[in-house]
Amino acid sequence: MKRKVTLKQIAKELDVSISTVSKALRNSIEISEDTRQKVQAFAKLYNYRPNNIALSLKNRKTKTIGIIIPEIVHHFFSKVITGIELVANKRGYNVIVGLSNESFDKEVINMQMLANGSIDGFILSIAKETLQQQDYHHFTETINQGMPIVMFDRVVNEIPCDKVIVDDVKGAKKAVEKLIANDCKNIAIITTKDYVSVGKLRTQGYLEALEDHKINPKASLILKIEDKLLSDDHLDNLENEIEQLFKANKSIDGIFAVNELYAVTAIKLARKLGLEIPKSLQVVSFSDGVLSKHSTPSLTTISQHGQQIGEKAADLLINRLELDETDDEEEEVYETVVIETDLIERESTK
Amino acid sequence: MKRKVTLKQIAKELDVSISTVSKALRNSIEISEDTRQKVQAFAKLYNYRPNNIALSLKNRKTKTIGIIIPEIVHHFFSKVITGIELVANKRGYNVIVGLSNESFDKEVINMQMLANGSIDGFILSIAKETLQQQDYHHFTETINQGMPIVMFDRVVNEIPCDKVIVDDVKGAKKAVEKLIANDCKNIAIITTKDYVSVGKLRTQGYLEALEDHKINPKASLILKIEDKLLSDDHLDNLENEIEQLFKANKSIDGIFAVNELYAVTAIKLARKLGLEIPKSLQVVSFSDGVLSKHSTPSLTTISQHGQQIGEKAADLLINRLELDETDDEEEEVYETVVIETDLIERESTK
DNA sequence: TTACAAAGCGAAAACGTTTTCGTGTTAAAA
DNA sequence: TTTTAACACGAAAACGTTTTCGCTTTGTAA
Repeated sequence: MKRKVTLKQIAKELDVSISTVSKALRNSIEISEDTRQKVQAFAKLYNYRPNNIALSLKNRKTKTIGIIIPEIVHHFFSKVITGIELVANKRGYNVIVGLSNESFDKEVINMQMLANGSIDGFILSIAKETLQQQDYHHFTETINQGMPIVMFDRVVNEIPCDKVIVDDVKGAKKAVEKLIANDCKNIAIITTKDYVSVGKLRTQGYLEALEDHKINPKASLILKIEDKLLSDDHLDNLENEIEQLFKANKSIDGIFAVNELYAVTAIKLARKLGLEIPKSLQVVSFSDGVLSKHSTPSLTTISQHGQQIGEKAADLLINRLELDETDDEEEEVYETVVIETDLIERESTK
Repeated sequence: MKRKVTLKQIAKELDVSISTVSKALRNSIEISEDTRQKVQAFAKLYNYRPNNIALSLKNRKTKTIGIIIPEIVHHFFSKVITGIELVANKRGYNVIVGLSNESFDKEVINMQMLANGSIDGFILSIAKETLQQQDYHHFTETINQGMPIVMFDRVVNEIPCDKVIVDDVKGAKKAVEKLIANDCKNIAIITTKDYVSVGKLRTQGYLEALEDHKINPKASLILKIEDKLLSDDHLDNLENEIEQLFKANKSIDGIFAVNELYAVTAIKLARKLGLEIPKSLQVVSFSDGVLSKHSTPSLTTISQHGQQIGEKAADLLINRLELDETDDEEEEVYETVVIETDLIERESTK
């Protein structure tokens, strides 16, 4: 077991100074062709690689991006990570992941663990608990210490940072308009409680679409689910609530669900109650995961392009990091990028 | 924008030495109660946190674990990460993620990026391309440099490291035995080509189960899919091959699929051909993802307990890291932990 | 009063780099 | 022969810690 070789060891071995070795390896013109070759050969032989930590300390930057997300077992978030990792690697950065598990405390702790020099900047999506408590001091503090943040999907406007979001309102409108165009007359929405920002926005899109087509929204067609972590209890509860919805509103012929799970659950119960998809009930869902594509019937969805969101977020962050390097203190101006959604038609609509 | 405060700044501000500040903060008895309080108050005021990178350099360990997995948009792998992150955080470690995207080159590059001091050890699952090429030099080199590796799920025996695997053979046997017990007479398997180790092992389990019950395996009932990354082309191809399988073997009444996707695709095509699930065709699948639970009919599966695998892998790695600290060179003896699978019965079997 | 121990603190090294600046040697120009 | 410039290299600082060791001051015992 040979430990990693350092400049110092090479220097001693070759009887030159550390500086000489360093310069030789970086092809400095200060070093004679002769010693340069000798050093490089030796370095290659012993498979020398500069120690990243030492470089980070010296350069005061780590070339590492911290990601904080609520959970990773989630198609959307893992797609985003894929996107982040893709451009991060391409631009010479690594990616370190922290999970908040939707908890405020874990979000704070994770950020503190990483903010002490381990990373150059954050890409994150806010935990539900944080959104509920509306306590954002850990974000502002991080930013005040000069560490840039890029938020995606679940964002809050008052934080000064770049943001990448999907146009939830517009996406929801697209979904509902599809149902309207397909002759649905009684369109229900299955959404989350309002404190989840995307749930609120999608509900808003639903209402706007109805309004645009002179349809009066009916409160009984709006089902807001308490969106706890997906325990089995929660699933039972979800099924009950949806079943009530159908039983209380026999005329429902269209459903807009704010996520896949709500959609497939609705379909399952609708079938149990004798409805045929898409003949007597059409369904459109937000979020474009594996369920949409592979369940039967496959779901017509509003695709969020998670990977693209990740790529954009990473580019924004790295751009800012590498811009900060050159000109120091200009007035910071932050960008909010909106990633357009697409309607992907599958079997759950006519 | 106040930069992060360092020991040096505190020292200057309070007109003491850096050493004094450091000791005061760590409650050394060398320091008088008086100055200790002064320093600690000042540090708290300015929200001092030791710089992680500097600590890493000094201690020659980073308290960070590197994970290399083929892809992250995958229920099993993200479950494993959840498990790793859980125990890593609990034990004071961070987690840095690299994706190989099933490519040998990306696997090597990612490992090199991280092995230069950024992390203390690896947890990884081998890329398909690497398995195919059987080139494992990057693993042995890493280990030779004194950096421990824990492999999970896709492992190779000849590498000296701890491993966490599921008993694929036994799991597959459980699945097939369930079908046999449910009176299936013609059980087909949909699996991957043999170079994917888990595919091979599950096929072996299928054969063993048949043999145990004196059933002669029929080559025509064994469908081996070329398991490229899931492009849409690949999906079409998958459907074709499965359709051929059904058409050529009308008597199939049981299917064992090595993953969810194969299972739901098979169900979809079986229905198209007029088969009823589970009445005339029963299906059991490996892997316990979101499709199994929420598609209709839900799938009877062999659950792999991804999170548990991650937790175990992290514990093994950290144990080894913290053991290396104390007694240096004893004979390394490596462990292979087998995580038992469970049969989870749902609607796709009687 | 002298000697000595304890208390309180600082200097410096170490982790592994990069880079600036200084210095000695050699060859070319005066 | 003397001056100068180019060349090749080394010393040292810096990044932010922790820790060992040594030094000064004070109080106490002889």
